[in-house]
Amino acid sequence: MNNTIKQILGTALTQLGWDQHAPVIVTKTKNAEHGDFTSNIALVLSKHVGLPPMKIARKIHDAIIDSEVTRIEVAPPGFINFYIASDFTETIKKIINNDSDFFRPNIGENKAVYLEYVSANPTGPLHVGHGRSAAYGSSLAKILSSTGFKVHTEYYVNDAGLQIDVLTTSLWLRILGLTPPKGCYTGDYLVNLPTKPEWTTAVPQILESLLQKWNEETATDLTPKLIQLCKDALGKHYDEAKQWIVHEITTQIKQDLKQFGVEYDHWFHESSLLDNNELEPVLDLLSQQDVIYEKEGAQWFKSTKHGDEKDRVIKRSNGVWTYFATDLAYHHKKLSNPNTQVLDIFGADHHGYTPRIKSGIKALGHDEQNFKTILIQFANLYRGKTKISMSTRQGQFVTLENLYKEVGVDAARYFYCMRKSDQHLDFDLELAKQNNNKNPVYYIQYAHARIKSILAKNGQYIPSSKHFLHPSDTEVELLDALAEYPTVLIKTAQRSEVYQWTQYCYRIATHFHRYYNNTQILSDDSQERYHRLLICFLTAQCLSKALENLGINAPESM
RNA sequence: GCGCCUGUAGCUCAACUGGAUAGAGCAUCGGCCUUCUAAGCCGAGGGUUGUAGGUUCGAGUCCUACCAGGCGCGCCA
Repeated sequence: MNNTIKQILGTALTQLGWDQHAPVIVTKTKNAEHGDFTSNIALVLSKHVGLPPMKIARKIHDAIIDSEVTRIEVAPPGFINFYIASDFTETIKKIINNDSDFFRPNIGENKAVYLEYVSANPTGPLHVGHGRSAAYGSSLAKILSSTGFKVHTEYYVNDAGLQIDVLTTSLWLRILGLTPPKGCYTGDYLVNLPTKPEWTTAVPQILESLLQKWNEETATDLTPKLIQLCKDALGKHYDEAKQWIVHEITTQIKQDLKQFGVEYDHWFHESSLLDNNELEPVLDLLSQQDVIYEKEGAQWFKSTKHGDEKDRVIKRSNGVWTYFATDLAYHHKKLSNPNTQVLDIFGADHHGYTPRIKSGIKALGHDEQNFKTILIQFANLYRGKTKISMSTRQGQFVTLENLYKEVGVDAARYFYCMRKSDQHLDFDLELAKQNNNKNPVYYIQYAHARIKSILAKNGQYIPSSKHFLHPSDTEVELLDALAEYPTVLIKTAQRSEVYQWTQYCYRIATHFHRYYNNTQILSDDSQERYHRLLICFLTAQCLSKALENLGINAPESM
């Protein structure tokens, strides 16, 4: 319809000789008093043509040969408003037939999207901070799939690097019955694990003095010594213990996410890149581009060449690859197919990392258009008015598992997604648990349950567009909202803004509750009853599909 | 200190990316159940969009400065 109006305007402008100045923009109005569609073209042309906007608008108005449009009005300061007679029968048929143009509009055209999200280090259980990425990422995956993208989801497991050594060392200290010092992983989750007896070594003498020293000075550079001590003590069992604890924690994370409605196509291990020697070729490639140099025994990448604020080490002076090196190889691998879009969802604290990886991708010759990062701001957890601290260091954080067990998966997922991802989010545990109108999740689910209850009460109802009569005002509003389904879904997908979809779900629910209170669905008049049952049916269809895109249940009863 | 993000009703957030009278929910106050789920609906009050300039037909949205808050600035990941 939008394009039809553009064409109508276009021909009018050609006739007036004003078609060269600016592109015609037609938008949906927010206010019904302004018609259904509006164009600001007269305002834009004003300067070029040298006439006041209202005059231009009237000339355009007069030049339009009216066809599908029922009414055209000119409104100050110079808008041209179009009124369209709404016809819902097409929409109704599409919803009844579960039409894919309506519920799964294909804008992706099967383009591959690699979506990486959460990817928390396997050094402890997921906490509430990870929940937002999990809920957001998995919802986005569903939304992108619903719009014709071929989505491939991955969790990047950081199972190489220093932190894993710290983790292994922390485990070892726990096995010895000691409390790991700060800087190590001090959480209780490392206590009483079913470890192997051979990992219980004798406590080395220097260990105690080392720990003592640690508590006195606040030095952090004692970590390598501690790790070395652990390696020496465990000997050949060190790697075994390391792999075991990573596997143990990863398994736990996997289970947590699964219960939270999050599953991945692939769990990609950082260590596999090292095992398969995939880093040297990347370094060679970069060297050929002349963006690698040696300084103080380390290999540096000139990331400043493509916008980073300083150059980065890619291989340390001790010969060990940095995290950046493996991550770059990982992205290189994903981007090897030029028709693939790579999407990374980062915690907002990683925003400084983006220029670095972008720079690397450019240097490797990839199209930067194919790579995009989405930043997720932190969620502040509240219990009523009280803010709950989630400091990971002290190991006193609220785990994701505790959260969804307390408030439920549906409420948790909705709350995590209800705000713009790059905005801070206040997550109120008390509110998420409440079963009333304060809680948007229940409000939406209640609308669906109400419909199901009515349909059940009526007995069998087979929907048909033939049941549709002339709609009332509240019905028109509701149907307008339902008809928006594909448009809103496309917008949500294009902008990767999941919160738009949560708002859409809420909007459908609002219109339905209003309608329900205003209208007796199960009327004695059978024609009227079928018409109203049809509208209920359509609403339930849209609601359940919409909630599915967020991984939230549409309950039959509540 | 430098860089990125944010500042909108008492609170939490929108505003379709520069459009018309800045909108929702919560909280507050007032109405609606002998009828399909009141976990609902209807109504009222509440604003100098952090401050000061600028850009133009038109600014919450763009540019500059300042104020306030968050995050980042390792041969960590």
